[in-house]
Amino acid sequence: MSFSVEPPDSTGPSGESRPTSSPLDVYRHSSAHLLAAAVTELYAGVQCGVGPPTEDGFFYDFLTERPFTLEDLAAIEKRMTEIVKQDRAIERRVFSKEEALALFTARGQTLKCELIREKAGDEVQCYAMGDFVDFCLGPHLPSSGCIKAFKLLSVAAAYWKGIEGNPQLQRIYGTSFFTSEDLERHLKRLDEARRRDHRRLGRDLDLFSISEDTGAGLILWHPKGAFIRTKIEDYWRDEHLKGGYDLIYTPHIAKLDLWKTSGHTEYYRANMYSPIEIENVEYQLKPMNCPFHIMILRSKPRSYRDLPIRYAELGTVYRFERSGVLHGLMRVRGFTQDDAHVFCRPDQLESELIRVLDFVTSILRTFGFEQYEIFLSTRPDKSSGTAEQWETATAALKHALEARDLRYAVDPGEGVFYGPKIDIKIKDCLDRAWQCSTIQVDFHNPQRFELEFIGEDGRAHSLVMVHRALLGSLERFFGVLIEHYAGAFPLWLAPVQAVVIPVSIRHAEYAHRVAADLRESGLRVDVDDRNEKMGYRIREAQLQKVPYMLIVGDREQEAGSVSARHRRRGDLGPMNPRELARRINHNVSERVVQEEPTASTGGVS
RNA sequence: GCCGGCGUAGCUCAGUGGUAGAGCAGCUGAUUCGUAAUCAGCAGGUCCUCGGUUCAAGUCCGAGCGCCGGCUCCA
Repeated sequence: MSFSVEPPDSTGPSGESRPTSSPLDVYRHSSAHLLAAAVTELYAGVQCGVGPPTEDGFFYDFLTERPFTLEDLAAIEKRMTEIVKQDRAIERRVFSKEEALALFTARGQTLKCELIREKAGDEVQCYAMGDFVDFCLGPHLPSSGCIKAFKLLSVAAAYWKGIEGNPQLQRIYGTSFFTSEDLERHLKRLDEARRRDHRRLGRDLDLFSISEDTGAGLILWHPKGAFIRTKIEDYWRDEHLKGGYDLIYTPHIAKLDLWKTSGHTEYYRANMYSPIEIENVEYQLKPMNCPFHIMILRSKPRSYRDLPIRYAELGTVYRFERSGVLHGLMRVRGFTQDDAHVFCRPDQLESELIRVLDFVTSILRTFGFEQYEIFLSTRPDKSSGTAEQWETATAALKHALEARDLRYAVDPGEGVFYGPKIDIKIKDCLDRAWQCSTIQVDFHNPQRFELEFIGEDGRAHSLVMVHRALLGSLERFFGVLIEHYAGAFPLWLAPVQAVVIPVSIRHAEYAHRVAADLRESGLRVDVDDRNEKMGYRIREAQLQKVPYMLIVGDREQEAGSVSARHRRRGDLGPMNPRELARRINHNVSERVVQEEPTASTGGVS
């Protein structure tokens, strides 16, 4: 198993301080300058903000009178091409602070002046590309002519310095590569991402929907989506029972007082729905499951012999999310966490964390995810507990990561209010990272709820709890799965594993007989005997990403066989239905993710 | 929430203040077909909602709701 980690870009959009180490970063940084040069030449009075390289390209922020349109983007791109042709030298220049301020003031670049005042020392380093000059640490390419392949992609608003409340600038996103082949490949990848968009596939494959009448961010799981979810949940439950967890269920609301005790009303209120009053008592729709699990633990005294206790629940929570952040299944207002809480003695903490890490990687691998980005998030500003507790908790997480030789990056101040956490972002087949798994150490809640166990010495001791979700939320995880597989789910998850297609109406009876036999062997099989041409029905099954199409006509009826067509491998030729069922069943029980390479081996995926 | 864009049939989209349109999907019929779309007919509309301007609003204006791209925030 390999792990790759890229450090989080904690410098943010004021990214002039972002280290531009890699050659491609430098190339893209110069591309951003090229963009800014073109914009300032085309539009008088435009102010420049910042323009760093990013993981996939670059952007530059501008303060403008009116927003840029797509036509503007085309014009800017044209001017950029001209500047590249001119092959302007990119020259490093050093000014005194006074000179620099005078220069940028004269050009009406007050945002740059602000940055210079904040960031520059006595000497102000700038880079010029023709008449365009930018306050910048560099380094840069020698000349604009070095930029061979670039494209502007989109325009959107961004807060000045990334601070909400600051004026919004117009951010132009673009990308550039050393060669036009690389650029083409990247643009193809963007196309591929659009093709895999879970929102489109969710509708086309009839997996889920979101209705304006129901409410934004609230998911309606259609039968096929619900089926896949059930398969995921069944697997999840089996693994948790094997893994030493106890399964529990808890309510969706609880008295507001419970959330006061847990600290949620104090630290998490912005994400909570308003309380509901019932018989003069306020109740709160749950944003998290932990207090309920705590109540179960607290329902009777616990001995050191009982620990660790691991409670797991597919718990549905509701969080208020601002309207602009909602996004298909990825960011919703009601979601089901595959949540669990491990209650243990302090001396058990590290081994429990290691156990969770092993568990999460084994579960994720089943779904075909073997590449991760791992982050250790430390104490945020708004948090509860003592410095020692945070240190102990953070160290425990760190030791667990090191024990398993997992590379990670520290994400400062990104922990939860009650403790630090490990976030695991899974990488999909397009190399995109998705935040799913989270592992959190919590001293705060045990203290708040006075969680104790009776030790060997007969006295009460405080315990520690670990919050963890492996898939994160079933909604988001499903969205990631849809995009990862482009809707072509592996056999163990596919709602329909095979469609029997009779060549003509006189083969319909045989088709239904074959389907019935296959269902008898445990397969999920439909018959498409509609009055349409075979090609039409094959096309439809292909578009629905059904793994197998089983064509039956005179030849098959005669021989008692089917002609199998695989969604990816195409025509596999005649097969014995029982043999096919045996292979599919084997594939399902092994939860095979990768399709086997060739038809000739008789492989089935 | 903020900035920008968008909202017309189930889906993708035309529609320039004056009679609401196409393709696909759906339904009906014909066709009985060998590995990604057979042909014909029919039906389908609160032009997102509310308010305003106008003789007249899908079209112009305002507010709200939702969606899209970002920012910010996050499982």
